[in-house]
Amino acid sequence: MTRARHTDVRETIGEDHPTCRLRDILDRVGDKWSVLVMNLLGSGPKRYSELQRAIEGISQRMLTLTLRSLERDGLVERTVTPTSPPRVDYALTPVGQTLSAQVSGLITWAEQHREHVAASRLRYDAS
Amino acid sequence: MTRARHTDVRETIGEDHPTCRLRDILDRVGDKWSVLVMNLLGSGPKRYSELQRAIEGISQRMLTLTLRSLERDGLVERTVTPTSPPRVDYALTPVGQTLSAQVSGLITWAEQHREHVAASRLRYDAS
DNA sequence: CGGTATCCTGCAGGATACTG
DNA sequence: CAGTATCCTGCAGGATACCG
Repeated sequence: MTRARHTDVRETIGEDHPTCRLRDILDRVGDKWSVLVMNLLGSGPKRYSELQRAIEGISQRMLTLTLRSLERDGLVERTVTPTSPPRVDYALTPVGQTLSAQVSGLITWAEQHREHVAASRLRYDAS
Repeated sequence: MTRARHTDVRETIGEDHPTCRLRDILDRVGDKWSVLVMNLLGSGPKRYSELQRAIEGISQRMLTLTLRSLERDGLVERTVTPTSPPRVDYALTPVGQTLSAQVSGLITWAEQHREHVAASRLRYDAS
């Protein structure tokens, strides 16, 4: 065993080894819209236009890019119903749901602590 | 009540109201280094140079910026020991620890699913 | 050791226009 | 309706040099 047994995150944390596992996932969570999209899909499948309206501020370009990227990672499933006009639905995959659960925890945290954070910022900025 | 009772995240999700709560926090988690730093501090206080070495790839500028920002948000506490050479320690605040716990969940998820994600990407890219 | 201060660049992501 | 194709810009963040 050459070190790094079990889930030894702390020491391989930011290295850009070919196998750097963290960056990949963190970038996914880190980008501007993925978390928002996943959270929305957490309450059930949505059409493209529903997402677009719900998120409000996202460009068509970024919504598509985000969805494609989530699909590529196997987190979201895209279903096309070739009617006219076409209808496209997006839903979390089972794996996507497990990530969505984590994300949900994050959002809950944000809700619960935003007052504290805001206050802390004011204090900090006053000095 | 004009709508939006309790923690009604789903509908106010991306709006840039003056009070948009989510973006603030997500940006914090979303930036390139915060999550990494917080996770490191999750295993106990660290000196500046320890963090720098542990993260490997982070620039001095970004480490300082990240730490200042976490401090501003009341998530990390900075302790200066004015010896010579100076010694500066960083530790999670109690609130910081609660966020660190969420982050930790995210990282665990990443560890557990990176194979699946990698495989999914290969499949997707092959078409 | 633990930072600032500058300068510089890539690219995330917005705006806009067109399409099956 | 659900996208693609382009063009364009701000700023996150790297590199480098200097300091108490």
